[in-house]
Amino acid sequence: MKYSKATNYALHTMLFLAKQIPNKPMGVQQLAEMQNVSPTYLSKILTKLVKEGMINSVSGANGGYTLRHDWEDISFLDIIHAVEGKSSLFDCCLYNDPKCVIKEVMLSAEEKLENELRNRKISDLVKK
Amino acid sequence: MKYSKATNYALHTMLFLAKQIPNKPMGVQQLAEMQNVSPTYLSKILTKLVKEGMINSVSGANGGYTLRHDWEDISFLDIIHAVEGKSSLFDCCLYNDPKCVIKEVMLSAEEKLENELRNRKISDLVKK
DNA sequence: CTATTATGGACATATAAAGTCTTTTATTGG
DNA sequence: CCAATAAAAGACTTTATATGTCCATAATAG
Repeated sequence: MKYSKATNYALHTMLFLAKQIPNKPMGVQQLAEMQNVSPTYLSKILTKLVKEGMINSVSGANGGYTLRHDWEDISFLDIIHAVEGKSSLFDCCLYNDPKCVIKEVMLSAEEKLENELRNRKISDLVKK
Repeated sequence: MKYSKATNYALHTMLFLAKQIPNKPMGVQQLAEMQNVSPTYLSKILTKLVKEGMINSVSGANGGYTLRHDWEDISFLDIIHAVEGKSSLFDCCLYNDPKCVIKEVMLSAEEKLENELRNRKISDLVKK
């Protein structure tokens, strides 16, 4: 079990955008170069972020991506959910027993993970 | 990101063995039937558990698998590590920056997950 | 209008998980 | 010792998912 590279790229992109203080859009070309990834692939990931309302996009010359207005509220969990989806990390295989005691433990652990990720904001990493 | 089915099978197998109170070995055949998985595949997973010292195996007639003597100490984390390996859930892509602030956050979240999984034992689920 | 930039869909490739088959090794009961 | 039983090991196939490419389309600024 590993976080995908896509999540990695998404998180770093969000941090780049957050450090780029004013509302000047950054193009995918530039963002891709900084992360050493192909622009077309990164573009697909960023489109997910747009659809989930994490960032805004502007087509055309001097276009690119900007963070949404209330970006300071965006948590790590928000970004990860936008890229990886929101389904649980564990499903019981035994006829999908809804009362599986193992599943209960696994979900409680996942909750701890999510709580931490929910409390950490991209904006916390940008304060100078 | 999902836990593998292998982890699922491993956890359920450990619970089956724990409920089978005496030291009578259970064969992979029986364990596989109960979980509706092929015996050869399950066998590979159980071999990992043997190598990591979670369970003991006995070949030959009336052989099979038993929990190790101090099985009451075995945590969910132990089992998951035996099956999925111990490497971290997140690696920074940017030239593997060791001081990546994003990585720090991700690792702290992973720690919360692991703490919970370390505190939960298979034996807790078996107390009648 | 044209250059620029994001979006979308259809592919292609790579990697990992899931599962099978066969042989070998170990152990027990007779 | 022998035969039946059961785990271990290796090579292999299949399936699923992540990663990545290519090209056409849509939107926008100048």
